[in-house]
Amino acid sequence: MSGYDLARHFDETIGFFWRATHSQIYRELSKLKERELISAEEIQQRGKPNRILYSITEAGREALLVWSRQPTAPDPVKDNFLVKLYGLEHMDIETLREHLVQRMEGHRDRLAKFREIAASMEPSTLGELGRLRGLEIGLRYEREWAEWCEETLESLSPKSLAALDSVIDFNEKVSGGDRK
Amino acid sequence: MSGYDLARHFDETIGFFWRATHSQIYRELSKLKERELISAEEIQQRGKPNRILYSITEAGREALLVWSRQPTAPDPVKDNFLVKLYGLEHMDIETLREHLVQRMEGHRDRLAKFREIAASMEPSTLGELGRLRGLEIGLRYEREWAEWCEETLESLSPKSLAALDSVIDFNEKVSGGDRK
DNA sequence: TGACTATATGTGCATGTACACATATAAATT
DNA sequence: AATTTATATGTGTACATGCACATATAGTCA
Repeated sequence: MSGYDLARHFDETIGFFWRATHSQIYRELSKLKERELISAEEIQQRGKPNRILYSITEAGREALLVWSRQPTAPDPVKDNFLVKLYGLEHMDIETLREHLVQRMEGHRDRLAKFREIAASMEPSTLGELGRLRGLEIGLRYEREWAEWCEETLESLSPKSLAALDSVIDFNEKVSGGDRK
Repeated sequence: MSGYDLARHFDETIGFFWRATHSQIYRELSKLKERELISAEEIQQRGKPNRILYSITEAGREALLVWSRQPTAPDPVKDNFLVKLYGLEHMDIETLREHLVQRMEGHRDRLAKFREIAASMEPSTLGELGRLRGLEIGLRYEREWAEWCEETLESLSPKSLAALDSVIDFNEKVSGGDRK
């Protein structure tokens, strides 16, 4: 593939679990070329810049196999929204509720999309099997987040909040202060 | 808190959804101090370097509230392991299976820990409620990953792989080549 | 005794990542 | 006619992040 192809590929297929901008991709391709893990072939074009088609080399294939044997640490979560929840007593609850609704909708949309794709897959090769497994964790991820948003909205509803022991805190939050 | 306290705090409580090294924390505290969002108070100590205790200022509290009103994009997933699955036909399946087992155990351990903590929580304030909601998504996260690992191990078992249409591919993978 | 851990602060430096800028042309849209 | 989109490559630069290094002392463990 060319750098341009790769950039589009990130947007389309593997975007759920990995992405990169074109500036990153071109620089990375240069490095891989220098290490001779990939080879390049320039393809003449009219009207547009020439494409540079990269292919994996034997050394590249070997490096890939070696890499596949390295243990992989789980991707650490790093989420602003959870930080907001952690300091919930200092946040603007009304706005947070709105954000929760938006987030829930986003997760539901992606869940529906993933379900549709998964339903159309019938793996008959190792590669297809792996791709389906990747889709499966994406599906679980979106499903759980969507459900969690719904539950959290419920537990941040005025009714639920009023049921808390310390209602003073809550009343100050809704009536008071400088909302945008 | 002091920078040191904060670093430990990251390890202990909010580590699931946010972490930072001490080098990052000290630099960030300096910046916040300069913007007068926090104030500092040096506390004399013997035998150890003096602690610098930081407190939030009025301006800091306001900035926090403003921040809480900014929409938060969901944390993008970025996972090596899923990249390996995506190119499963080029990976070392045996090793991948071993990694899956280890990963599953890690997720199960954390799930058990989170369940224990969640069971001991009975939120009576907004803050406690938020913390419980954070724990809840952590719990879901670990549960789904653990289950997914189990499913994936099952679908990568020799028996399941043999049932694939293209068995040639698989046989080459198990018998052949330069395993470490 | 020597190594490690805990306490407590900080800097130097490399890497990863992304936004903005730069260049060039054809096609599609407003 | 003017603007935007698609194609295709790259650089400049800022920010976040983390590892390693630096300093200083007291206590614990092998």
